[in-house]
Amino acid sequence: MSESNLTIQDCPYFTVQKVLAGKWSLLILHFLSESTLRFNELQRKLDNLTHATLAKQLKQLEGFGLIIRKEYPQVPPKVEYSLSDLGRKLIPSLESIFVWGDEYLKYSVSKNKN
Amino acid sequence: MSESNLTIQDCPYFTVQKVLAGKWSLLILHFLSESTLRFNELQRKLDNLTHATLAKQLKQLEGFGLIIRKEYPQVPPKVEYSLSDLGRKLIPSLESIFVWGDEYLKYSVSKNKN
DNA sequence: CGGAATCCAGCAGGATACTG
DNA sequence: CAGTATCCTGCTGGATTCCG
Repeated sequence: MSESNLTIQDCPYFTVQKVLAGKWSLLILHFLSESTLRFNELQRKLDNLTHATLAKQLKQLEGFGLIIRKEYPQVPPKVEYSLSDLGRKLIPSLESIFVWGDEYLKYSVSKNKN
Repeated sequence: MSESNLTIQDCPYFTVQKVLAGKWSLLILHFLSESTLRFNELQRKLDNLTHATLAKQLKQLEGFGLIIRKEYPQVPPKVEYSLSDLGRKLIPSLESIFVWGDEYLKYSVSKNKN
């Protein structure tokens, strides 16, 4: 009930923060934008990450509708992750933010500030 | 010491996540992109936010070098926040993400999924 | 191989109260 | 007006272990 109380939480700015808040979300989306990946392939690219954590992050992103989980019914199991249409639409903007991140890193270095 | 162990944490993807992780960062950056604002003005735009929380978020962003805090030595105090050059460079990318956020919200509604 | 179930620790965000 | 100082709480990420 009470659908009527539209708050700041419903605005796109906040929504984006919510959807991309996961510590590894950006990284995962980036890797999946390059190619569809199996669970373990993804994990290898995110080396410090335990599979439990990765699984949670993937579930989150899947829940938000950004990625698609495709399971092949076979033994041993094979699961592939890829971007949904929604996720794919996000990529160009993300890439442009990453370019900024690159500049930011250089700036930080030049400021001698970790 | 040991500057040599470059990890995934040093890549732009992860850096962006770190810098923008704050729950209100995106919102704050957006509002400041429209105009320089005083502390209270900003707080009014983020209605559910206590001043303590806002202060912390602002300190974060200032620490990352995204915003600039200008204090006018007078009574009562007056402090203005604005984007730094670094912060301003980020805005176009952010705006394009927000457009996506808008689409995302519509999509969510159409899926009847909050 | 991919994942679910627990458990745990850290920390970020928020509430409240005090300061110059 | 614009903060700090505490304190508290919930969540999120991570470690570990078990399952199909």
